Amino acid sequence: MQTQTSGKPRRPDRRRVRHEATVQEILDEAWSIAREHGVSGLSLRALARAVGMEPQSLYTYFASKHAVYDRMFADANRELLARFRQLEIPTDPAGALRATARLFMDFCTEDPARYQLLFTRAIPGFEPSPETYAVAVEVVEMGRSVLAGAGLRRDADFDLWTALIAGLASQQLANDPGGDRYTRLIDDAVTMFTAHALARKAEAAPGNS
Amino acid sequence: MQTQTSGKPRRPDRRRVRHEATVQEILDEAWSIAREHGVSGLSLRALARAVGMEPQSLYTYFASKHAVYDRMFADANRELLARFRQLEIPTDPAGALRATARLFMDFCTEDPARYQLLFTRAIPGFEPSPETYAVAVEVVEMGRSVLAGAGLRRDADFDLWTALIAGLASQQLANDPGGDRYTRLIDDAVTMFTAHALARKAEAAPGNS
DNA sequence: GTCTATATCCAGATAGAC
DNA sequence: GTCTATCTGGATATAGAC
Repeated sequence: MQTQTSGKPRRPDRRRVRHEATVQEILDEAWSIAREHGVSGLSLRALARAVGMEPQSLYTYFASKHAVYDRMFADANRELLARFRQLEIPTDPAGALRATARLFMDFCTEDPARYQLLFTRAIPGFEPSPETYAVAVEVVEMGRSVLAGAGLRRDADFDLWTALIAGLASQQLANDPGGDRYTRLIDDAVTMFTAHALARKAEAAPGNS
Repeated sequence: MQTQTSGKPRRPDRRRVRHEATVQEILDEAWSIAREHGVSGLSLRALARAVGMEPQSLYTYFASKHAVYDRMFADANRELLARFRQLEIPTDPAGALRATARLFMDFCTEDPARYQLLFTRAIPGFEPSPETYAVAVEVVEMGRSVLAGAGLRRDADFDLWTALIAGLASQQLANDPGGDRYTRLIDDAVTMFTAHALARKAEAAPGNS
């Protein structure tokens, strides 16, 4: 008789699907507002207006404003992670670094608000939740593994590399938003970094190859 | 009889001195609040409370909140400029770069709020006034002249250099505030940059010395 | 130069009816 | 799940008395 013993839904619950769809709609509008007014310029009232609700109704979907930021932070990191995963990484070290640097800078420059939320401390009280922070850690580990694939495993190499690329991105956004004054230096930066890091490597293990 | 013909003050007008002192007191408190709550967390109410005034009275000293930010922005740039000017710049290129990089990173890390105001776009609507912007330009030109003193005059060299150091600073503040994970890479970064830039220079002008 | 009073509007968040 | 009503407080800014 019973095709299913439990009272638990055997298909995705319609209410739940609907709920998730609304959450997504809210997040889309939140990003849209953040892009227009800056990530710290987001307000729940404006968000509710954009999505066609009263401000209070947002609390059905998010427990607080920081909860909205938290989801935005996590989603943005997941997006970056997904792009890294689908990237065809060249086998030569310099090529691998060039490709990842381009990917990262494209990600940063195409959405300054997202950059601010992820990489600067633009929202005074905000700290990602542990689950969300874990996604950010995954992104960092992905970057670290790309560098390791290029033969560079030292922490100092990784930190110098991320500083170099983050510096290009931050300068691009601060001093030439929409332009390419710094993005066009990527190849130059990669050449500089690889020469330096690989030279150090050769020096550390002389006589190899 | 009259020691002075004009009605204009022959000594610094007491009212004016007093006024400037109050302005300075307001600015000091503004920095203090910005350091505690982030530069975008500054409010005129809190500022007035800190200085012992009603919020409305601040308008005697500043025409708007942005005017406060503008003075903060200008003063911070003047401070940086003053430090550059009193810096003993070593004569060797690498030494000169090391010294300026250290100075800049110290300046950034010792006050994250100041860093945010000067180098990120943390306050959505804020743009420095033309007079204030001129001070920022002076700072950039100072940096450019240091690099030129080291024999590097290409725009690409300057941009790569500033990105590298700004990257160290931004990573330090975002990922290890209060620590030295990135500041300790300065020497490494300078070595990397000078090797790269001077090699390019030698290549551009072969046969020189 | 500072105050009271006020304007206008916004913020995030909660309670409870429907 | 959405609403009305409300709380509590904050924001920047102006007018005008003293």
